[in-house]
Amino acid sequence: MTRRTPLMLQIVTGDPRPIARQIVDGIRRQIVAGELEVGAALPSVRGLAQQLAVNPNTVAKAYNELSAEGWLDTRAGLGVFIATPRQRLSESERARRLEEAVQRFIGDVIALDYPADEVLERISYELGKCVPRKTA
Amino acid sequence: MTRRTPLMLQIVTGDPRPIARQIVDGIRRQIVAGELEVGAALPSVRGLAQQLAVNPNTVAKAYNELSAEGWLDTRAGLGVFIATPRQRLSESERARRLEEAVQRFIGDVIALDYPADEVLERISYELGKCVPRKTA
Amino acid sequence: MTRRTPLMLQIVTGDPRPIARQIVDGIRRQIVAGELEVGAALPSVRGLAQQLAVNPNTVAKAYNELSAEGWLDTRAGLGVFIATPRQRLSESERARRLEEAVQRFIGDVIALDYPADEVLERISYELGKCVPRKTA
Amino acid sequence: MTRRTPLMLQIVTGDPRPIARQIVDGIRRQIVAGELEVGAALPSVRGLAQQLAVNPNTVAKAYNELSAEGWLDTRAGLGVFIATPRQRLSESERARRLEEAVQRFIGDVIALDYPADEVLERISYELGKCVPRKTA
DNA sequence: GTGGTCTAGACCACG
DNA sequence: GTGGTCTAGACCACT
Repeated sequence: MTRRTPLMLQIVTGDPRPIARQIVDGIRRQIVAGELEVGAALPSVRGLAQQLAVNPNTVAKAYNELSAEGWLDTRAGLGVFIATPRQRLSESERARRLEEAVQRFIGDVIALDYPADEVLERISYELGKCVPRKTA
Repeated sequence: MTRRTPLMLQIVTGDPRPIARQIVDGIRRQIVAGELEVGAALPSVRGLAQQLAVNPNTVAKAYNELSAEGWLDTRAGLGVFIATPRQRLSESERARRLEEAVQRFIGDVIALDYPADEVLERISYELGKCVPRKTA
Repeated sequence: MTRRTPLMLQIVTGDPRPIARQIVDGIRRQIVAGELEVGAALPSVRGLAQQLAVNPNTVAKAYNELSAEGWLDTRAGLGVFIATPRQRLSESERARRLEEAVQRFIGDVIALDYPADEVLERISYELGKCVPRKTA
Repeated sequence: MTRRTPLMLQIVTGDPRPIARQIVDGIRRQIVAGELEVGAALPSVRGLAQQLAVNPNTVAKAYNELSAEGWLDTRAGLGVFIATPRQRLSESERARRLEEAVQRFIGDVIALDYPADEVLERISYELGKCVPRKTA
């Protein structure tokens, strides 16, 4: 039987990220961190919507995005499940996206004038929390 | 007397950042890197708009944002100048922005499944290019 | 200046595919067939919605999917453009998807009891219409 | 007397097709391939449901669909049997379905950028496995 | 009950 | 004007 994981997630209204993005990021992180087991059932669209006090469409959008990216399997009439991990993107696409993220990050952070060590330490810490496993 | 720095900047249409953001980031980066000297005059709004082939409103918006953050001084009738360096943001605001940028970066990069060292190395390299000073 | 390609597309109500999917397929096909040039602007979300007599959200969804797949570049405030082609998926993911499509197709077609040659000829013809270019 | 064919079938949870569809496809495929003889009895609805560990309603739905299409005969009180072969669909219906399947397949596959030969070879191979006869 | 799709209409950021 | 996001509520298919 598949446990309906209660799913720890919270929407921060002050966060500049749109709600659907917060849900996507939150779930993806938990999957990567191994806090959600492969095959486990997530809360239903309507259920999570109620829990987070947002519109079901917003949750559906987040679930759809995660499915499109291969993180979730969604089966009409049954529910949404953690998919078996796989490398979906080509090497060039991964490199392109890393570059884009780095450029954006530098742009955001450079103005703050933090010492490089401090920034690196923060990133390193967060990365450490999330990447215990190797390539799928 | 004020040199009219020609200002090396280029707008990349493929870049996902809005144009104003590209201008802001670009100028800020050059100030931080010391490529733009304190007191130097920037091109006029209309001038830069023409040079970059973008809407003058867009350039004005970028200049305004940089002025609001304390990077530029706008002197009516004279033009726009690089402001004297000082602490441009409150401590809490800086911390908040760093945190925001880190979270976003992690969210973007976590899905790519790169080894942490590689990510850190990229960040470190880019940071090194831009932050020769310790603190402002 | 970027031409606003009028975009030949029609929604078939009898088609079992959802509307957004029809739009996605139609545009993707035209891009692959080279009927839409890289960099060309597509009709605006609202414009195409009116042309096809569907809800703007539906068009937006289609455009979003195509952007997520890397076929389109969408720039807020400017419009939607044909992106430069690139291979976004990993080799294994491509193989997986081909397999899935083949299985589904066989399942659909096997019951119809057409001679294999006839089926192959149809596929071949349609494929020929769409694949004049090589890998990006 | 009617042999109770044990019916080799397996439901794949990862398969994007709904369960009823998988059953329909599987049985149809075996009939077409001649693995199920005309007149042979199929497992009862409840029996197959138990064997596959799915809801009996799902099996009943599949059997009904196959009966409606003329592949099975349901004889009250006796069970379900492979029907005698005849033209199960009108000519126009067959053509319509082929067209539909082709369009969907092309839509799925076109984005993967495989050389036409490779796609045709895959289809041809799978078709060969299932269509030993010329016409029914 | 589950997810998927579509419509309608509001509000925001960007140019 | 452009696209992006969210809400609200209806209808459908699947189990």
